[in-house]
Amino acid sequence: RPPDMNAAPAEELITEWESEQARLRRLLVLEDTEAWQSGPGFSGLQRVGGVDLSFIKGDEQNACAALVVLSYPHMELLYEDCRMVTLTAPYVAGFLAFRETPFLLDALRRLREDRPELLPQVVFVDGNGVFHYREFGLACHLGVLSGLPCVGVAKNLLQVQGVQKSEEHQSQIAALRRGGDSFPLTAASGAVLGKALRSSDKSSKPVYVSVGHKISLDTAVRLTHSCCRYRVPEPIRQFACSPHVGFLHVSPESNGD
DNA sequence: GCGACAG
DNA sequence: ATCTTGTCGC
Repeated sequence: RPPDMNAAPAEELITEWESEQARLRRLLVLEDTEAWQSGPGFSGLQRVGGVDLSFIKGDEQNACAALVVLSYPHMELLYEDCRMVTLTAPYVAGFLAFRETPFLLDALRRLREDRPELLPQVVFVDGNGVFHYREFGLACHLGVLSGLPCVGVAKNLLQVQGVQKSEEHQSQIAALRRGGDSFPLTAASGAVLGKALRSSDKSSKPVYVSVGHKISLDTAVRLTHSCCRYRVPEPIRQFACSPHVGFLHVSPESNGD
């Protein structure tokens, strides 16, 4: 019998995942820890990484796990690892890490073994960091388990902890005039969980940046802006690594918002 | 019934 | 996540 993708995930699994998030959460570092992170030009930063999983059609199980390393600041491809994987965990909002992290860690482990000199000094992650239901999203999870500084960049606003897509929010977006402009995403508690960033002059739709691990929010936002040629930072821009398309690079997304 | 729901 | 086409503007 094929697995029922519509079935509610087992309550006990969710409980286990929540406690695992709480356990790892204590190991999180929310400040700058690296020398290159201070100073306006990120001098000393030479390699930025990006990770992503891409799927095809309606196949929930099989995906391509991609890890790229680009030079900084030129964004030239230094390393690419794109591999077909079979996912086991279901997608549950708030628990993305349990579905994707094992394969991303695997790619990082191969890089560490094969080309340790190419290890990225920071990793961009497709998804949120502390801007999350329990302040421990995919970028935090990957950061803690890999030990690498990580930045979470989400393309859609997660409406959590009182952050809403309200009129106020929309007008704050409208007030972002140039690439690099941003405004804070403030929880009901008063904590700033992330920032909405206009990542380039050309795209009016912001990206949502939050701390993953070993980087401060302000540094994460500055760095994200400095890695954007288009809306999405270069290290996590869509790479064509599905079996359908092959290993060709994808053209910039058309920004029709 | 309707809206939300990272990827 | 992925599907799919055009359309508008510079």
